[in-house]
Amino acid sequence: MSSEHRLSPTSYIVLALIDAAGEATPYDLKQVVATTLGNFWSLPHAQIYAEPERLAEAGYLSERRERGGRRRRHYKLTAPGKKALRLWLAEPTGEMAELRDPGMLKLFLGGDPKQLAEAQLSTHRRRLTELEELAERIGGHVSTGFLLTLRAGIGHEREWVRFWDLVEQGEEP
Amino acid sequence: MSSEHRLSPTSYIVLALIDAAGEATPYDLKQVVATTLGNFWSLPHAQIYAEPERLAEAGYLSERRERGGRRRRHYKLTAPGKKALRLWLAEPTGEMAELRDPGMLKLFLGGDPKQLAEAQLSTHRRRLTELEELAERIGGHVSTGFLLTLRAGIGHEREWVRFWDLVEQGEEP
DNA sequence: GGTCCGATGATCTGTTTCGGACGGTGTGAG
DNA sequence: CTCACACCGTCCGAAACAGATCATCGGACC
Repeated sequence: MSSEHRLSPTSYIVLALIDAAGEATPYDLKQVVATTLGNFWSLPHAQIYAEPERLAEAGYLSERRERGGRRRRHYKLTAPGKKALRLWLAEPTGEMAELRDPGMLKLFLGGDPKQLAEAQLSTHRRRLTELEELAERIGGHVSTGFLLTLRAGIGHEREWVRFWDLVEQGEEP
Repeated sequence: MSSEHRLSPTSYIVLALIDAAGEATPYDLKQVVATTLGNFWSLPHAQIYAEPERLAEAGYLSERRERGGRRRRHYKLTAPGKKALRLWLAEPTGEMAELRDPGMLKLFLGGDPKQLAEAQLSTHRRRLTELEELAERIGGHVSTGFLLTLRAGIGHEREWVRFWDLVEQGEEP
């Protein structure tokens, strides 16, 4: 059991969310992801169904399946699952994301800066508003992690707006 | 020829870089990507070899292959290739990237904020310095696109440093 | 009580991407 | 001349991905 399984970020997302819930079905996870994590890390729902299956096979999760009807699968962390999660969380990471922004790509490859700026500004401004409203709405009753990531998201949106604004003005950002 | 081919961002990267070079081998592209685009958009080299092949099949590139030795393939844009590129560049995009940052993920899932901040700060500070030095080094003799994306990258690194700095202080970012 | 409908929940399928191992080719130092 | 190392290219299995499709449920309405 679990001799040499490479766990991906997706694996740890699933482990952590199931751990937080105690027990959960893939659909439960889907809901949580959609309202929280999904704000900065996308996960196609197909994965959310596939990953627990793999993790159960590898011994990190235990599965209980309903007999009739929807035959939902309910998952719980096993001892190895808890341990793997604990270890991963305890080890901070120095890795960082790349920007990988479609607007930047076009800019780099020769797209017209002002036109791009106009389009990008409008989506980034909208997104910024959304996030700010979300932050307002949830107030304090939410995990520190959620709060902080939300603030990080807002910070970056502000930076995007600042950047594209300057590009639109034709100034050096 | 080229009836209904989906062109991906990777396709346009290849088209644009080959267009800029006039003619290029996949290896040439690999070099360019490594020193420029690679700063914000990663591309496994296997793709850099596979994509021109597909594009040539679809009629967007013409291929000239060396007879002996390394049998390098040299690619050039065809008329449809130039057109596809021009159209794509002319149409600004409103899409934007997600953060998808491994540090954020750990933070969200329950990692210790201060420990994470320490690790993240050190990589982001190093990265920021690298980018600033790069900006210094290249001065003005470089395309507008490169300049602007570089500045965007610097802006975001500064934002990361600001964010994690506050997290480390235990303050609200 | 039956049946219709939208919401809920789960699965399947074909393609791409990814990362990294591996394999050839050229070249210059000794 | 040959060996080491840089240069260049291909291959492969495992995930990720998008998105269509299928199956079940709870109630509204007759």
